[in-house]
Amino acid sequence: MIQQQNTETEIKIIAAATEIFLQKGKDGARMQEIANKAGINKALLHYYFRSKDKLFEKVFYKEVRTMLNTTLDSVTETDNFEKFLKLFISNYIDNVALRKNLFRFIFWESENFMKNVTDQFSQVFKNLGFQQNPVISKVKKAIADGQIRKLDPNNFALSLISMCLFPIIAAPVLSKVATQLDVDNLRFWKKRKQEIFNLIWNGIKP
Amino acid sequence: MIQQQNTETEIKIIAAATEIFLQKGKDGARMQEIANKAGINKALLHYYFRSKDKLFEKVFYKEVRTMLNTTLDSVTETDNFEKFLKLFISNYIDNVALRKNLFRFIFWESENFMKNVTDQFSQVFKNLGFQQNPVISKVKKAIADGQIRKLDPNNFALSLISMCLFPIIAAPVLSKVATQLDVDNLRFWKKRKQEIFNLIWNGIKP
DNA sequence: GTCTATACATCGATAGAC
DNA sequence: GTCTATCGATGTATAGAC
Repeated sequence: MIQQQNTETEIKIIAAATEIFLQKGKDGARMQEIANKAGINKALLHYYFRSKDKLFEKVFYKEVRTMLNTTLDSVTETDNFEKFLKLFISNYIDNVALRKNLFRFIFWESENFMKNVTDQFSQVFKNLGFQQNPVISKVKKAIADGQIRKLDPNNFALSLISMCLFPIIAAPVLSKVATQLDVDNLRFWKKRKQEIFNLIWNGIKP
Repeated sequence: MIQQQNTETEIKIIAAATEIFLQKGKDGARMQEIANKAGINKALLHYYFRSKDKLFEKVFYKEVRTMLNTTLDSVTETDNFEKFLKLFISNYIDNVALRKNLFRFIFWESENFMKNVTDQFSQVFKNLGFQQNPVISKVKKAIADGQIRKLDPNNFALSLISMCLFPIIAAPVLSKVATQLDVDNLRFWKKRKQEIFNLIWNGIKP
């Protein structure tokens, strides 16, 4: 497939559409608002992208790719699993925090949207090499090396990502429901990283 | 405040509105569709609830209360922390799974919606007694009893909830991105419960 | 309280000039 | 490619009969 040259206007539109869609969702987004933010008018939007659906699809696919790459970007090359784990927790939390709207958006829209595009999606995911999730590979190797005890690598990776990702998505709720956490404070996240590592590494046995 | 008697029609409307809002969000929901599902017409909808905003507000508040109570409902009374933990993980996953749309909905709508109602919200949360979150109380007691090692109760509770809740919200994505997990299969969740407990209890040290 | 009919606003999309 | 102007559809909300 030949990668088409993107015009400057096209880039501005995508950037504006991404921002609006991630904040308000597909239904809440307004073509007028996207046009305004891109510094153009509605007619030009439809000239470049036939419809709102098509524009959304472009943005959604691009952002899914970004979401998956966020995991890859957080992996540091090292054979010391303890070191890898500490760095991954820190990097992943930082990377996700920079894109909190993206993750909220994906988990919200995914169900309604995917129903019609299941097939293409599986393709996209496989093409990105998520099947060989690097976190899971690291875990398998660490078990083989005897660096950690035997456990299910898939569930471990899921737990690890859950503990890092969920608090960021839930932050708006947590700041109201669990004020003692002080999730708006940077110090919370510094401590959070340590606590995640400690729990994973040591468990809670006395 | 006097609790008003809810008419049968009012109950039908709230039930219909809840279902539609949770599935499609505030912007995606259509008053016509809510009316249809409630077996009435649009005019009557506005007769009972002045506007879509007011109807949404009613539903949102009610569902937030349900969300918080889900945590309370999952707590079993026992002084054995190991037993408590096993039961909580199982109950909480089951309870959240029954309301997966609710949790997706809350984390999505919370940010945009809460901006205008911050004050009232804090009130609601406090009134529900979430400040004395029973999970955190249990953890504190278990530490005092020497049943578990010393750790930060708030972060522990957050990690516990993250590991149970996040996979359920993320299931639509995971079923595409991590097919090996087989999240649509009941056996996955049975194993998931065990793996969460094992990780928390034992850590990963060899 | 419940309905039909309709007003009024807004949004996505297009026509047509430049 | 970019604009103004506008169409047609749809959505929220209301008027008014029963």
